[in-house]
Amino acid sequence: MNKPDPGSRSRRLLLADCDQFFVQCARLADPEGVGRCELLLVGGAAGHRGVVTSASYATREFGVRSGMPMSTALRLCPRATVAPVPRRLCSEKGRDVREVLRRFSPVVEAASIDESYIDMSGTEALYEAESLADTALRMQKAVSSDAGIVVSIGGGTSRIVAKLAAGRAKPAGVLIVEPGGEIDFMRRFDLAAIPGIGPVFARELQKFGLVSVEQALRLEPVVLEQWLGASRARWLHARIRGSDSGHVEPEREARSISREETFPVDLFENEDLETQLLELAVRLGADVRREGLRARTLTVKLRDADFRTRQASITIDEGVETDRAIYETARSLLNRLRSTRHTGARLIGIAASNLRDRAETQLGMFEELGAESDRDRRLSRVADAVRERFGPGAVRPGRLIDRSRRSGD
DNA sequence: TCTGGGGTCCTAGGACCC
DNA sequence: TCTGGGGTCCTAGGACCC
Repeated sequence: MNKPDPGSRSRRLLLADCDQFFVQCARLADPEGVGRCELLLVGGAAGHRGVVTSASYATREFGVRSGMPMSTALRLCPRATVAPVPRRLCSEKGRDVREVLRRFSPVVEAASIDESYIDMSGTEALYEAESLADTALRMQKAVSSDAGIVVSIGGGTSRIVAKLAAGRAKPAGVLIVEPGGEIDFMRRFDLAAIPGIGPVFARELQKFGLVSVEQALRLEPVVLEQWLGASRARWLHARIRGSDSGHVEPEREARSISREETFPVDLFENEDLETQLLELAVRLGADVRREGLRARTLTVKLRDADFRTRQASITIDEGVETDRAIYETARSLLNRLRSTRHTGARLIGIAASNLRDRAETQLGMFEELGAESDRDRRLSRVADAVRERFGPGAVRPGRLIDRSRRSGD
């Protein structure tokens, strides 16, 4: 509170949003092949159970949308080519884009792999007479030439306005909403277009006859409050006027790390699920250790054949980082879920949260009482080093499962 | 031939503590 | 015979986003 708030209406925020990001990456990964396909669908792992992660603009003419089952997309657009998500390249390109953006302002927040908020407030002295729109255009060019990625950029005094403006700017455009123009800008949208209003909230609003921002703007705040309750009414009142905290937070720490997998066919046997869980635990463990973290909370997620999703979690005081401790804890959580309901499962997942810096969680003299021993930790790190050198297949987690079976619980 | 994988945030009840 | 009341942490579930 000692820092003077410049006031939300004087904030100048940009949102740089990569156009059909995964499609762009897939084309860069294979310029001669999928790079030449106009009709391109990216995604669709897990046998035939995949969904569209990103659809090229040409396929969208056929009604294809991201998140749609790949099978549906191919029915709509049978001539489309399907390419897998090039994960490595995507994270690389995401980083490249943010690096270019940081040349324009140090306050860059990665909202997702392909979207970054940039706070340009206080950079006026730097860019002197240049308008925000002109800065955004230069930014767009720099990202294109130095990272090889096409972005659209939206701008305004709040995150929500910058975000919606970026959507309107696509493809490959720039749209800045001038201060004071927020409400008029918002009028053109349906409520469902507002970030934070998903299908459930939209349906609820529709029951009150509210579909457009325009309709909501005409309501007395007290009516909104009666319908939605004080806190949601306040939230909506601000959003439909294009207002939010406007806060851009660079370098946010991750709150959780998770790995999950959908099987090509449902699994019924606990043993098969444990095998999958082991593989995920090993991947998760490596990621947790790479970040120098320990997980205090572990969560196992099951999606049953009927798509019902259940989870079980446990919090451990000292936190865990080794494959063995993560796996054994996860396995007992899995057993809990399986004994409650034993049916086919289509997905299993494991998540680490309540993350602590490894250095913060040193236990000292009571260490041997923890869920994992120093020996376990050393083993895990040796395995990490071997995998680093010889590839992920170099250390198979077989012994882990044998030992934990014998220890039985 | 339905529904991925990676996340964030919120809520609500119960345990536990003072 | 009658119920306090905050605060915090944990757990489960769910909405939502890209």
